[in-house]
Amino acid sequence: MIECNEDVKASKATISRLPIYLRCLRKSLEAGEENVSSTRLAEYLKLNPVQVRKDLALVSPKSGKPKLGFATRELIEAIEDVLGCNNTNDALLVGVGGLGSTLLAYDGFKNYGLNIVAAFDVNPELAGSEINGIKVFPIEKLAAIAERLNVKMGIITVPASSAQDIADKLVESGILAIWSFAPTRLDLPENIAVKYEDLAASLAVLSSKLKDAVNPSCT
Amino acid sequence: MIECNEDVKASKATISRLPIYLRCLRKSLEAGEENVSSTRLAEYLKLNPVQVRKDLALVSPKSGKPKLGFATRELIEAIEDVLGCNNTNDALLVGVGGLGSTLLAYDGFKNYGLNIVAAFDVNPELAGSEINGIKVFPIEKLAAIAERLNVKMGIITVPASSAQDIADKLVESGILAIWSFAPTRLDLPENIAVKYEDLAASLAVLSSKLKDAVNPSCT
DNA sequence: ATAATATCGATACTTGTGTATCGATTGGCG
DNA sequence: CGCCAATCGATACACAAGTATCGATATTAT
Repeated sequence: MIECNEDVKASKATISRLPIYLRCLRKSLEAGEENVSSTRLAEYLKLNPVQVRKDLALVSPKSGKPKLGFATRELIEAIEDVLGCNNTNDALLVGVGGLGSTLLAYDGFKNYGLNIVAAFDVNPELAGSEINGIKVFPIEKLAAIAERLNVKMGIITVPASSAQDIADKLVESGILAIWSFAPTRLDLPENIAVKYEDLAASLAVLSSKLKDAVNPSCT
Repeated sequence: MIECNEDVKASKATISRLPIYLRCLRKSLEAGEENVSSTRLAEYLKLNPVQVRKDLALVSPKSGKPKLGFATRELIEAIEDVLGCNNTNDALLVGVGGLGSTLLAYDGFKNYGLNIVAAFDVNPELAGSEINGIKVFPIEKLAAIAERLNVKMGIITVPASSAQDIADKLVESGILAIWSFAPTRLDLPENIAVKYEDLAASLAVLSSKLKDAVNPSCT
């Protein structure tokens, strides 16, 4: 029987803050804080305390105690549970270029329940190599391996020009969620979950903030 | 006199879509489409046509023509103008590790008005090297170079443990906007613009979408 | 014991963002 | 020349997200 947390119905905005709370809570616990209040958490993270309280209320099975706050340990487990239960966890990565290699080498994803189990590239020279313990296979083996390992998530780190092609291959191989770092929109079936990592978009937002700061009315 | 587009007051959500439009428009223009309608753009990008129209209305000086849409070329320029005017454009990068190197090597930022002019690292062995034409300096030179080149944006690609330290140094050096890839929140003066690139947050969102797809009620 | 206080959760409100609908305009086509 | 179709912009509506306020409660200190 799969132990699954009761269906938590948190908004996208809330979910995207959970990893932030998680990081902060882990630090707090290390620092010996057995309890932590939403007020304190908000202070650390420069967020609105009410927002934090609402977020936590959605994921925490137990309610916080007045005057004390939440038990740090339990709260960490609760968040891990939400993030962890979500994740089927295993993922494939396609495109072992600069960015792909960097992601493969990054160990931090473990902390959030992601486990990259295999990598692929069109360049046959890369096949057989290994990065951070993750083997690189020729792209032709994608379908076979995806199906054998029953992986549901794919990470795309190929150039924009081949992203659609790779996405199609992933979908054919039974992948249900795609995390794309290619600067292009993908054409995918309805039932496939996608998240675009669009650095240009982030940059645009930052630039506009900078502009407002430097040049409030742009006149 | 600085030619500056009349203060466009677009929402954060709109601004983050501008680069997406820009990419699509450039492609359309290459394909020879001299005009493009919001309807068509929306189709390409799988967005709501009304949303696209509203976004474009905010950035386009001229209004679109019924039956034709917008002049592709003019629209591109208008968006570039909004994104470009924002950008003081030049940036420094601190932390020439895996991710830092990848960003330095990536040429795509030019398309959105970002120009990384120098890189820094604590590792003295890296000093003097060059990636994609960008020189790497020892961290001690940060303040001097930032001030000399009058750079206003800094990119942080160091580990979380040293991110705050680097951020402080950037602020001291006159940096006004920070784009941080370190998984940690920074403690900064009010007037500094920050954008966190939080892969864990993106991952969490994707995971939860996947969960909904696989296991609608999680029971 | 009792009062003070930090914290919680619930409710209500505000703001931001996305969507639907409508009449007006203009180019293409019969 | 006049109709049709596509598109626009404006207005109004709907939903999501963030914020403010308030009474209730448990711990702490007197």
